Amino acid sequence: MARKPQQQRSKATVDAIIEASFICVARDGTAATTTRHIADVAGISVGSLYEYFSNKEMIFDAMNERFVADVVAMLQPLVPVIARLPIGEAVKLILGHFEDFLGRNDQRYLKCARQAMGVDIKDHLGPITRVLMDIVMQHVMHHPEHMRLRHIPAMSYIFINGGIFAIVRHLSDPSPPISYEELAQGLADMISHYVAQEMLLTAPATQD
Amino acid sequence: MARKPQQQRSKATVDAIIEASFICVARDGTAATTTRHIADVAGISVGSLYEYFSNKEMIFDAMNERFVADVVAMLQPLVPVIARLPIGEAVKLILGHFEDFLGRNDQRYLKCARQAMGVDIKDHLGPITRVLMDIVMQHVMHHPEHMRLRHIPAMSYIFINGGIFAIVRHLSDPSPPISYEELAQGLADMISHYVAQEMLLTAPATQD
Amino acid sequence: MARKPQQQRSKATVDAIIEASFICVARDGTAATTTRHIADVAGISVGSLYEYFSNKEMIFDAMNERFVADVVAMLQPLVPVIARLPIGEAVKLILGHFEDFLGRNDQRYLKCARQAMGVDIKDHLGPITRVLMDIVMQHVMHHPEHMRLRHIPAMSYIFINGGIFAIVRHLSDPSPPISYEELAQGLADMISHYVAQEMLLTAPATQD
Amino acid sequence: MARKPQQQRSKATVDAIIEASFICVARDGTAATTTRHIADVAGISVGSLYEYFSNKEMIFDAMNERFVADVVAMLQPLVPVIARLPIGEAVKLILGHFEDFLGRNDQRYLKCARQAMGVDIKDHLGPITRVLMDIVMQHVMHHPEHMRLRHIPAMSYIFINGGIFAIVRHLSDPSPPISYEELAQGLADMISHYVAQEMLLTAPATQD
DNA sequence: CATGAATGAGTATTCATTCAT
DNA sequence: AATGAATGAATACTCATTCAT
Repeated sequence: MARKPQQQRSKATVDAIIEASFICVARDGTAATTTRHIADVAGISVGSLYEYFSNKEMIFDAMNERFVADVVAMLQPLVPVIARLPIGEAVKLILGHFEDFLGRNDQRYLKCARQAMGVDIKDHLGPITRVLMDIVMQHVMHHPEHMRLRHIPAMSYIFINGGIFAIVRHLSDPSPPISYEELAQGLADMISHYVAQEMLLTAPATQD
Repeated sequence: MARKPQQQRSKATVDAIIEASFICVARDGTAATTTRHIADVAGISVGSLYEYFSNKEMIFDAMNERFVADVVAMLQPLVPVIARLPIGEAVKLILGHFEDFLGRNDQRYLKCARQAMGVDIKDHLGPITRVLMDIVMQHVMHHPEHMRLRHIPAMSYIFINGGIFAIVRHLSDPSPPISYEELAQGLADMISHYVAQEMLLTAPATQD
Repeated sequence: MARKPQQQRSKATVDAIIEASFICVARDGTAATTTRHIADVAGISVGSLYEYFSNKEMIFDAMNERFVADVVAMLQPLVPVIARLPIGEAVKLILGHFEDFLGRNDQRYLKCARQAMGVDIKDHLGPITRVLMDIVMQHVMHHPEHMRLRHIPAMSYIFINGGIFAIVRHLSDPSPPISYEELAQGLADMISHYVAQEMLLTAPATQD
Repeated sequence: MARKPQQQRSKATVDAIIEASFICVARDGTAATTTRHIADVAGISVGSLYEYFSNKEMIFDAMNERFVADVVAMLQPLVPVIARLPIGEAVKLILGHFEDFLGRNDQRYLKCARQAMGVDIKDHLGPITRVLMDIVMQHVMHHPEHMRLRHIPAMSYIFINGGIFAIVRHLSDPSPPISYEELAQGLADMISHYVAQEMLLTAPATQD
């Protein structure tokens, strides 16, 4: 079963299946997405589905892999830029890119992210979390004074997870109580105020 | 068909069904929970299930309602206490209660919360968000100097949503990168540093 | 799944399913018999099938059990009679009953026996073999002079297995080269000649 | 579509397919053997399979044909030898060769024989039965005194069919109640005793 | 009110067969 | 001739829902 594609045509079919999977999951959710739906949307037969994926689970896995890869591909090139920005600006830049990214293709990624959130909280978001952690590290390295900050791992954990969820929830909300702009500014303020305060508290007593 | 329970026995049966629903969802997840499972665990027949709930969806709705009511019932009595605490203490107090609450009955609430997260991000968490907003308001009212804080709605939104998700994710993670204690302290620091910094920035120019 | 019938109606349904299974297997063979066929013939829905049998295999098992029980029920009452007959007569009596039995219900049992033969040669025929072995033993006990016979286990094995197959093959053959009467007489002769010869060879040397 | 092989390469491919068919059927049984399996084992593509055989059934038919031909090829050269042996020796010689033959290639032939037994009792075993009948005839011709035997067709039918099945069942049984040696000796005794007794009963009254 | 037997549309998956390359 | 991708009907099995008792 599920053999590796050996021809160009095969590769295209695999892509069509993953694409269809995105569309179906975005439209109906994971639970209501059937192999027949995917096959129909992909414009192929059910049988062909199983030429390339040994079962439905594998299709979703491939989709999640693609999702994660796309997020990473979006973030990766930003790393050097972000690392050099003031922290508030860095946050807003990332958030701007996220808004754009999650809105693509009729919010396909946003809807899939929501599906992934409830189930395998860790597994699928893992690589993304790693890139974000990397961004944090790079940023600290470009701002040596921040090395003084305490609890960087905990604060990163909170900020990354909390931030992602706040964004996803906000973008999913048809009538959010605040604007995305306010959300972005709020997150930027939250982190930059925190840093500022930490710097203050941990400042060497050279004042007197 | 589904009628409102009007007798004691009915009420007890409805409770048994909701209880069974909690148990099944915590054990197998929403997708794998069948009406038969619920009926078996509740100790009644499938037929009786439909005497009280017109369909499966309604059972889950009732369960979520109960979940939300329980969270609110847990938080409500804390409001006056929290309102009077310094903000960092307030956060840690709430987090302590959440940890206990989500761990009850073999993490029943935690597991259900995860199920609810991906699907109906808004609908079910709504009332909880409202109580938390209320806590924020009460706190501000007991700390009038905080009225000076800008963007309270945005910051509350971020903190409440981000905080809830960070907690749920952390408690669901079998090997979290930080301890719950660190998470709680981090969230407390995050908010209190933010407030401190805001107070600083918005301080009236009494310096000269 | 597959719960035990608790009402009269249930018992009747279980019987209908086994009956339908016999009909389908006799008509199409095991491999071509589908759960839908069985359900249709039984006059019930597929769903009901699985109320009583956890899977297709279980239906076939029940059918085989019934088959074996029916053969045993046919043979059992004959045991005391057979045990007292001369061996040739005993064989012919059994063969007569087998012919009748296998021909019942449009050769239902014959066709099922053929299916069982290729697959689980041992498992399903086991109990039948045991009854036949018992008949042999009873016969010997009523004919003490036969205790002198050597190799009774081997000869029983050969005769029982060979005999059953010869019968099944013959009855399944639309144009057999010999008549059933000849087959029966042949088997009777085969065994009685063997016994006679053995008695001769093992006779105490009273000749001189 | 299916054409007769007309070239060497074709012949080799056909052989490879039949060989693969044997391997698959012996390993998984007829029901679980798929065209893909056969093609894989044969080292060709499914498409090529249909170049040589119009459908799966034809492959199995060819396999059975080959099986029968192999049995016949095994028996044929023995005929002149067997015809000259005393009947008991003849039987044991044949049984010895059968044991060896059915055990070849990890019991390939034995397993296929079992598959064939339940389904097409007549069709495939026919030619084999004919050779065995021929052996009987040749034997009688070399032992003219046996012409006196009555019911030769019936007895041959019984002995051949019963014997084959007894052998197949015995060799398929992981823990048979008697040894193959005992089985062979038993069959030899059965027939030679029968013959001896018949000779006795039909002896011309030369006593006086 | 309670029961649990019955339903049947729906689901994932398989596999013999075809056909464009 | 050979390939292997594509097909889609068919299969075993599930489960929310109904209804006769």
